[in-house]
Amino acid sequence: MTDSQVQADRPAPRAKAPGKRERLITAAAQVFHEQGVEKTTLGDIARAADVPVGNVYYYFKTKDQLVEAAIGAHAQQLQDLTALLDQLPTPQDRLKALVGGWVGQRDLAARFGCPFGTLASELDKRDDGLDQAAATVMRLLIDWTERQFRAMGHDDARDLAVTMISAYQGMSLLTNTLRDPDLMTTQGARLQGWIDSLA
Amino acid sequence: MTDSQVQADRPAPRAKAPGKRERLITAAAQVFHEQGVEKTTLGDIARAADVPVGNVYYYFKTKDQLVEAAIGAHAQQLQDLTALLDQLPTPQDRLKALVGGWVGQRDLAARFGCPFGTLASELDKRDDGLDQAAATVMRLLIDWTERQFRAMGHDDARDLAVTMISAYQGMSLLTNTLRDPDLMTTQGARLQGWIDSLA
DNA sequence: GTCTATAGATTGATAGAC
DNA sequence: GTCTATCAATCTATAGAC
Repeated sequence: MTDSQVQADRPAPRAKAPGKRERLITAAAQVFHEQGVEKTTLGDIARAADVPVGNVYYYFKTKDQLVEAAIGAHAQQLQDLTALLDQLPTPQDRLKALVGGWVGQRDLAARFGCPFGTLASELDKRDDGLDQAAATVMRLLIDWTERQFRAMGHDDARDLAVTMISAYQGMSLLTNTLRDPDLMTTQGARLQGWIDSLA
Repeated sequence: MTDSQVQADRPAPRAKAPGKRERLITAAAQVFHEQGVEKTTLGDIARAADVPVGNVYYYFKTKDQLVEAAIGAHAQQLQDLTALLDQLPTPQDRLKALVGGWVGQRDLAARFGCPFGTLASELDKRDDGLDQAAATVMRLLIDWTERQFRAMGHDDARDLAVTMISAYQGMSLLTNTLRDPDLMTTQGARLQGWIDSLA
């Protein structure tokens, strides 16, 4: 992040650009969450990333590629989170910590909903194939949750995982629609109690 | 629907129009569900309702008014449904029938998600005040559900109602994202079992 | 009341100077 | 590599003929 010529992995930037591409991706993910993909213009993203409008196309040839990059950012964030949670001793600790994290973001959820759920929901109404990329990330979350329930000795771990992620997506949507962060707190506590009852 | 000069209630149509306004509202609600509000043009709605584009503005001065009318249609549909369910003998019968209806629409949910949940989610990312209209309709559904749990003797009827509607919204979103109608069946059965356990 | 034509404003994307 | 200027397409909304 300090010197130049870092990150030789990503496709576009040949030599320089001090993280401009990363700035654009972060800005895109944030603005997509706040305004929705369809309502967001490239100008909005450029402004949020402090990059001139026309320069965006040097890094991303289309708007769809920016959406794809935002999905990738969500995937990375999810990987980081689960890696952190995996350090906790028991599966139920990990699951309850996950729920606790969601509750901690209740104010953001009340304003804009779940950052990934609202994105997945919107992408499903588009003709491009990006909805499948979103589905892959959602599956990653369900898979991790399933492993926890499996470790707790449940044969129906998959169904339990789907139930839990469904509960999260649903309470995020209601929290957002009703603009009530407390709803997230109450339902989160209920969810944690449910996890305890399965331990 | 056969003769003219029907329906003297709605604001716009002075004398004629054989349900053109109603056709536009129905078409709007459907296309909004399939494509999302932001991606839908007035041309799309006009085509679906078999009405010339420019004529739309005789009935609705802005696109927002069409969105508002679509919300109203959802509210009406909800009123009709709950009125029907209220004829069932016990509260748990009514709640389980509601869930059964959701499961029956699993193919539609897999394609486009919950007709009202996706709309509410999208409206929350707009600056107009239509998100509050959506919140009102969502509250109507929660209120009705709460009354059922209350009739079953539960003091925490409100929380239970929020849990149940959350579960529905969440499983609709996952069914849609993963394109898997069976998910709705499995989770619906789980939800019905949960209702039984509370009876 | 119904419809065509078009205005007026945005937006995604490109060309080309620096 | 960076940025300005602009094209071409699209969309909401209006004016006005019928």
